[in-house]
Amino acid sequence: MKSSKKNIGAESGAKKLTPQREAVFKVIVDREDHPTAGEIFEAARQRLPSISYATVYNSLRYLKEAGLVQEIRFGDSASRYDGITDRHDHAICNECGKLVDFDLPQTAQLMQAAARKSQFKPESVHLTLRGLCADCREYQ
Amino acid sequence: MKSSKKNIGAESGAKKLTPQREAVFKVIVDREDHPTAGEIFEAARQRLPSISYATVYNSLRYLKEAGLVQEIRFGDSASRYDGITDRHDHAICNECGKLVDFDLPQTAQLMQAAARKSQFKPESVHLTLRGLCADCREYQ
DNA sequence: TAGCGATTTAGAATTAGTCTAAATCCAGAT
DNA sequence: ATCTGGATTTAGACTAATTCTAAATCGCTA
Repeated sequence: MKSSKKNIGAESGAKKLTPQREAVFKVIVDREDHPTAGEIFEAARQRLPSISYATVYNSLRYLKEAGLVQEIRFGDSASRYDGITDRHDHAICNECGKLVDFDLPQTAQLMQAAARKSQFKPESVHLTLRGLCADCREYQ
Repeated sequence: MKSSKKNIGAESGAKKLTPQREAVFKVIVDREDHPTAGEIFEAARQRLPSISYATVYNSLRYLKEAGLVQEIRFGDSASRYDGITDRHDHAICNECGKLVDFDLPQTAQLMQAAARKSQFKPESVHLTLRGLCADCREYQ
């Protein structure tokens, strides 16, 4: 149950994914929006009609643990998944909920300071900007 | 539905809350942890035995919109509520899930830069640190 | 005090996600 | 080629969180 497969995202076995995990992964990477598990299920079904919901969740857990995707969760109901695994930040539109990636390198530099303030041993930092996306600000 | 009550957290009508909303608000403010809706329901019930779950959720929505509390949502299942309404940041323990408040003023200064990168009209920024809390790092 | 909008209530409904147990798959041993 | 055990997949039941609904109640203001 603890598993010993650490060689997933590494140089060697990048092709060891099962067809289901592969399909789930492809769905996430192929779209620049950040699909929910439900959306991933629908899309994966296109390629692999027999795939089940449970398998999507199993695959997502697996891919997350393998560091191939990232789970993002904000005020809305469902988690979203992001295929960009480099450190980056997110902007969420308060009007339409759109989620946009961006990278503000300064964020990473705040990690030590944040660790000091919080007394945590730091592992990652993430900045969230809330506001109005380009589309929504037009109509304000 | 859009409502025009902007005078809630302001100087004037800080006492306009209904008993239920008051109770929910007090629960959140009186504890320094970040209770879930379920925990708030249990605690509010102590003061107001007839309060219902739906009212807790209604009150939470109301208080959020009034700017009196903040909803926080991370990888776990349930949303948590925070009575500190000044801008601040959060650290979450990857081991035990503990949630700690801190303020890194530099974060606020990144808002314009983040807005530029994301093309958003900015409204708020928030930094999330993940790592190990003081308790958990002892056992690593 | 009658009427009206806002609020509260209980419980049903919905949604996201997890669990379970049986079926299937696959790699290595025979 | 066949057997076997572990990992994976599947359908569907289950759980937990949250929202919805419709009736009851509250608190004004006319």
